[in-house]
Amino acid sequence: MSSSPSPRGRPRDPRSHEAIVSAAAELVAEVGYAATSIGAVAARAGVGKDTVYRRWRGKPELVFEAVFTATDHAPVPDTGTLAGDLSALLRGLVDEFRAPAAAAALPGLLADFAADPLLRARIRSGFLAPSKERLLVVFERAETRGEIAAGTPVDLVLDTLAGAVFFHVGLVGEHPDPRLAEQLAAVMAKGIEVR
Amino acid sequence: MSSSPSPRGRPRDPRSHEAIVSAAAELVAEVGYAATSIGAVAARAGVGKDTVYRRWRGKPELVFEAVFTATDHAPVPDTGTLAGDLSALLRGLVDEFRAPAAAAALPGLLADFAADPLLRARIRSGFLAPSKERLLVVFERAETRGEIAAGTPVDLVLDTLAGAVFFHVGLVGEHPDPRLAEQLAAVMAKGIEVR
Amino acid sequence: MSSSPSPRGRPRDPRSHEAIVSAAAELVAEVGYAATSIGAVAARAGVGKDTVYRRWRGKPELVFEAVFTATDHAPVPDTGTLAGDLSALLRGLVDEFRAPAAAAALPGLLADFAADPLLRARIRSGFLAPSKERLLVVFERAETRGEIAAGTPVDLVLDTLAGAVFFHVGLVGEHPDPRLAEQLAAVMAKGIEVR
Amino acid sequence: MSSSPSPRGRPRDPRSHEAIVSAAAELVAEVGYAATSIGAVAARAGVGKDTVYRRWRGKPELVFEAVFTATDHAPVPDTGTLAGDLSALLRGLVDEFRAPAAAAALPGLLADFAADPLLRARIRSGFLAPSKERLLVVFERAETRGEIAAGTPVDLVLDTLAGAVFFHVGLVGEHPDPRLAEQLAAVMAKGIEVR
DNA sequence: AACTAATCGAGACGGTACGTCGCGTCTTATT
DNA sequence: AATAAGACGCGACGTACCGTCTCGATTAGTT
Repeated sequence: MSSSPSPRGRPRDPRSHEAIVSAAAELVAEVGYAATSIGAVAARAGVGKDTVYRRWRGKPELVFEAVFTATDHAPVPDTGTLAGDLSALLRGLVDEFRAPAAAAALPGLLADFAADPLLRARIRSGFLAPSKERLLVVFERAETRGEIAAGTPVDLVLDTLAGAVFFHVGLVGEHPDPRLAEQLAAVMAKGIEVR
Repeated sequence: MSSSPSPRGRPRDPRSHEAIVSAAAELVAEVGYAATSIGAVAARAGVGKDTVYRRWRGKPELVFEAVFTATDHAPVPDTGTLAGDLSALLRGLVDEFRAPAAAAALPGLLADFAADPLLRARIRSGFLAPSKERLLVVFERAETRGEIAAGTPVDLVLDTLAGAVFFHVGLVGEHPDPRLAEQLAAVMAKGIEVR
Repeated sequence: MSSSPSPRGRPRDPRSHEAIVSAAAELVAEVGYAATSIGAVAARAGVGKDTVYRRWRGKPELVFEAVFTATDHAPVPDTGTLAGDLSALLRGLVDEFRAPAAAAALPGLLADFAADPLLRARIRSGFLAPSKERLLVVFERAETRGEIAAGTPVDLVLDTLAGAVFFHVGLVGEHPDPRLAEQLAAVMAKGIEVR
Repeated sequence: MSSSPSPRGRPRDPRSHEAIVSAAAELVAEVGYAATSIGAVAARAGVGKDTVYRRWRGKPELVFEAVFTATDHAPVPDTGTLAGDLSALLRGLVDEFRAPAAAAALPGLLADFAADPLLRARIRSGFLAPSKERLLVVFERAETRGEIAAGTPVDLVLDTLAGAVFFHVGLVGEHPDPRLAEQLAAVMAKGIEVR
């Protein structure tokens, strides 16, 4: 049960980790996901390629960490209505996806994750997990208020909302409609409410 | 009004076109989008690389044509209710995306289209155009029946539905839930109905 | 015994021949032998590639004709001495090789001729034949005058002189020594004279 | 005075160098200079193309090193007469040029060197330098013996001899006359002797 | 203090794919 | 039959990344 078996040899320099992640995020924002190569990231970070491969299995994992580290510390919205909560939740999701590096990375990242059987399983847990947790709380409250029935399919709703946001932010729009979150929340809330 | 002023020189062999498209579709289904190279497609088609590049600007354009040629000849559904029509529409979309080559190609294809400014503009017109036309007819009828208000945002609905299907078929599920189309249609119909 | 068996169909346009040869000579002088392609020659001549291939087997033959057409119409030198005659002969050879297109074409041309078994045999007859005929006359007169012995090896002398000129003009010098012809003639004359 | 300040990174594998040079020499001898491609050399050497391009700028440089590495270790001939020394020198030159790989490479190699301004300057220093040094010694002795005058033009003699040998071995003859060296030496010696 | 061992920057390594170019042949409609 | 245009199968080009490896040099903990 020892978490540190015995760290012999020179320990990894935490500054390298930081420098690589920063370089990756910058490069993705500047030249896009496809044109971001491990070699270029290492060069910009002032680091050897091995130092990258020692920490990440490949570009998808590295870029994912570099771009989606914004662990949501905002409290779960509690506006009193399902529509309001969904709207707030979606606004957060849109903001996260709209960040320069994120928007540039999303499509390529999802493609690489989908192509690799090992990564494929992590799409839900990796990309959507934080949102799902928050959505569960929102659903719980809505259920308590009697707005939705028990057993409302969380994953279906989440995929739908995420898909819509992905289509708008990642694929189509340079400047996604600011009312997107609100409209989408209204439709979805109405769609799943009991009455 | 003459579309062909006078095609000088040897005309392009339509059999090459056909062979290339077939080879591309096969390869994508067999080895995936990323591992499908122009050179390999040309070799399988028994064709020089130039003959491919003469007709398509690159892999994204070629694979798109090879995989999404299924011009929807099915009639626009007319079940009498919005939910029914949407359900039928979605079933078609799911079936189209679930085809081996399409499912294998979708994520990478969308990523490449999104990365190229020239192609980016064609995502909506290319991938979603047929569905949009059909959805418009469905909306028109629903409006006539008084189910939905005039001015219901078609693109929002379309992106939402397509995004949900894409997430399920392209990214997550090996075997997408057969009830996906129906559930999604029910929620969406309820979400946009007037009452 | 008929030289024209029966020229049926459209006769070849002699203007094409002229245009191709000119284009080839220009291109060789401008971009060099290696960078001169049949396609570029045809394009500059305003002619299809087949029209070139119908008249020449390939680039070496075409360029050879385009560059070494200067059929020597000058009379065989007759200065009264072997050294004088050789000097005059060499001056002609140097001038022929020093022409822009010729100097640019020579090394590559010789290489292509040497590489092809069919052309290899024509190096002597093609490049050196005119010079050899003139040299034979010069030798005949020198023999009559008693300067050289009968049976002096013409080919050896010719190869030696041509090789020297080729090395200077084709390979080494931008501006070959103007006294080259004279010096070479003096040494060679002395080397083969009887006393 | 340190020639190697500190060679960082993984050093180049000398076995790769050796394998590439051998493969190049073999290929040139087997299929000729023109048909020898960098890719084929790399493949036969069991090496990536980059490993070749990292060491040589292109085919001419590579083949030159592969074919003309025979650093002349034979002593400068000293037969007591100019004609004898020249004959021995020429025999060496003929033997060097007549080697399978050398004979096959020479014309194309000279053409490529002549076509490239950077390489053009190296023709004399690269191909003829060893011979020139030896010829200088021979001339020095002949001068001491009073056979030739001071200031006899070495380059002219060298170009002439090399040109003659090149014409015979590289361009014309499959089996060059075995007496070529002797005859040529006799003529040239006589041509430059003082009397 | 000497030893062991993992990490570091650098860059070489065997591969694979890229997109372009030239080859010499062919297939059009036109002359 | 020859022509201009240009498509065709082929194969080489030189470059870019891939992920691994091999250097000498650090930088720790263990003897």
